[in-house]
Amino acid sequence: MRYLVTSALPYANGRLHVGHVAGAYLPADIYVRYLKMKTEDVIYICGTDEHGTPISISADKENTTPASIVQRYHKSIKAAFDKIGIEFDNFSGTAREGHYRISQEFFTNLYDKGHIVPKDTTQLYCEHDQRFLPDRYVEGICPRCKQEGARGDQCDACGATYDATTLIEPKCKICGTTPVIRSTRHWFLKLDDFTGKLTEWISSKTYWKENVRNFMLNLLEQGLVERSITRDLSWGVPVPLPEAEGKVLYVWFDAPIGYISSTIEWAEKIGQPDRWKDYWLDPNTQMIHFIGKDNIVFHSIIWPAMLMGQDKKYCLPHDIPANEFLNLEGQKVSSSKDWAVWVDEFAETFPAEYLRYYLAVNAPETKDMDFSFRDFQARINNELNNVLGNLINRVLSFAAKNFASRVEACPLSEESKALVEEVMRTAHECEESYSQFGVKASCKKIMDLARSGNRYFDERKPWTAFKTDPLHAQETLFTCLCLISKISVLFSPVLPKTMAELRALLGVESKVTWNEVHNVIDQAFVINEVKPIFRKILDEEIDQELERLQTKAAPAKAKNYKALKELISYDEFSRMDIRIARILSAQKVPKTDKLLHLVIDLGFEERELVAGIAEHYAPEAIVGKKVVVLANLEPRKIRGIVSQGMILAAEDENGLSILLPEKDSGPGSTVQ
RNA sequence: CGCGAGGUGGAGCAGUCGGUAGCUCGUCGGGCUCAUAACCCGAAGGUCGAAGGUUCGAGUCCUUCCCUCGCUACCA
Repeated sequence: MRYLVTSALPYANGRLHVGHVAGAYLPADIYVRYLKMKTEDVIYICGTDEHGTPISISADKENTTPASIVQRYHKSIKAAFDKIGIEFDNFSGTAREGHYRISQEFFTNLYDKGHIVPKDTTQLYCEHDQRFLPDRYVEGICPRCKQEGARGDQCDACGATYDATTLIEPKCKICGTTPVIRSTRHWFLKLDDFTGKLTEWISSKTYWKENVRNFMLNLLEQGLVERSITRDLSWGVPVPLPEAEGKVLYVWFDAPIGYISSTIEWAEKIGQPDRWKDYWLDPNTQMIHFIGKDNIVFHSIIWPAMLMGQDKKYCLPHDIPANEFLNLEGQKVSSSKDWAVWVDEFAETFPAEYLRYYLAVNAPETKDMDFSFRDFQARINNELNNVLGNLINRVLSFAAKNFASRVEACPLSEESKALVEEVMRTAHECEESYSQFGVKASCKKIMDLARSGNRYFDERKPWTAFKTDPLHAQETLFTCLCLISKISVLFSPVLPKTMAELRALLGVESKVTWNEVHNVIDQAFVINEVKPIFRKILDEEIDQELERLQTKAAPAKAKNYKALKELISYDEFSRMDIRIARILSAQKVPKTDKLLHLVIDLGFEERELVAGIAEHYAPEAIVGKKVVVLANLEPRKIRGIVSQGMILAAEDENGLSILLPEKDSGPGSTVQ
């Protein structure tokens, strides 16, 4: 059996954060290291995803070329991987010539088979820049909430999604002029052509993770729609059709092809240019894509469909172990708000393998997990340091002090044999969990083994036995050393560097193969050196990290004052009828998060209205309050309730604050 | 409302094929002194979101409902 392992291509427009690592890279790296220890034929392929609109925008903003943006982040991402020991056989990028060629071949094959068809659509075109504007290149007034600064396809203020051509007063983000609507032609992938094949294929994948399988089956059932796979952009893989000048392939179309082009690049580098075919065209190869859950659709539907539509008989993914997300201190990670732990920064502060351990043991395998600095500290200190680190340290120092660093092999009692058997059992269990991507389970088993070692050591009391029965103590030490050396094998996929250091201390061969766990050790241990391999993380260090996180994120939250609106005349102002009203009753509108259904007393009449304040005010807390209401706003039906007016409230990043009259003005009083 | 994922002792989690409910941390009590104030033993603490059902037996299967999170919608 041969293995081809990939991780989702990181997008070359930002740094790498711990969420990325936990989901797509560390589990893959551990899996690959395990396979390599088993001397399996495996390569680990990745690279940066280097096309698409955000990169073009970054380039324009910095007045540079997309290529230079890509180069910068490619370097930074690769450096971060190096720091935490994510080792690829090849780390390429999609803006390379070989990649263009294959991507175009993919398109052409699908096109020739009739799976790709052209369609005309309308889109905004900037006459000044002479280019069509993708959604992210346009800004304007939201057609629904009339808020300024709405994006081309979506309004951040009200959340509406719409077609960019419906935007009011659209402006080109590059030059600021007003674009015009023009017709443009795009090419669509007819995914539905593959529904039957895909369904059949997924049916055989009973061993897939539930989240992936369910998601995919669901989509297939709902029916697949045609997807546009081209864009009007200059940065990307040109569409290989004479009539498609100025168009490039959509980044999502060419990105997964990067797995192939990176493999080809690898084959060329090792001087065997045809080797890539072993991994892509031979059905004896298992292809495994590690991804985050955001990538499931592309890897389980679109990508297999693309592969199915090729002339070459490509292997389909054997498994797609998608992981869930890692939150940070209870909140979603957000790169733009700087609410993230960056890998390169983190590795400056703490030993990189602490991060590997924490992310492994806290892997978001079945549900979203939380990265918390306090939890990180606790797990490193209590588990790695106290349980494993201390076991190693107490055994090694005892051996150094009382056995002059040399512990001979000796016959084992039943008690010791039991421990050795437990080691063997754990080895088998780890084998099973590693091969099923169960990183968490492996770590737990190994730590349990270390705990057993501590218990064994305690029960046998070598410090006492040594005085009366040195052989008894020797047996204890020898057994513990065996256990530790086996742990150094079992833990190698997760903590390669630290385990190598440990093996150096133990005086055993530094190169590890998995077979070693099954060997019976009959030779003496000669200890090289005694020193702690882990250290505790201090409270101060954690305080510092937390503070840094808060201050980094804070300014991002505080900024963003909304732009001042245009001047209006007094006359326009006076058309608004603002009144004081008393809230008579309030209840939540069912099935909504933010809406309260209110009955208010305006003095001269009672009215119903709906207010979006439920997240900030409990119904019982505002009944009886006197509030400020815009009373002549045209009624609008929301969730079946006719809302006759609007409660005035102030809003900032901390939430909403209802305006209240400072003195006891009666209901119906006018406000100006 | 739609889709997806979850709801297990104070906290964070594991529970594969249905068979007396586990782990780590925390708390309380004890032991040890080889070791990085580390380690070991013991105890308290859960009607496994709720209700029905299948079964000799369900955290584990089925049905309905409730709650939380993500995407989505609502947010005059």
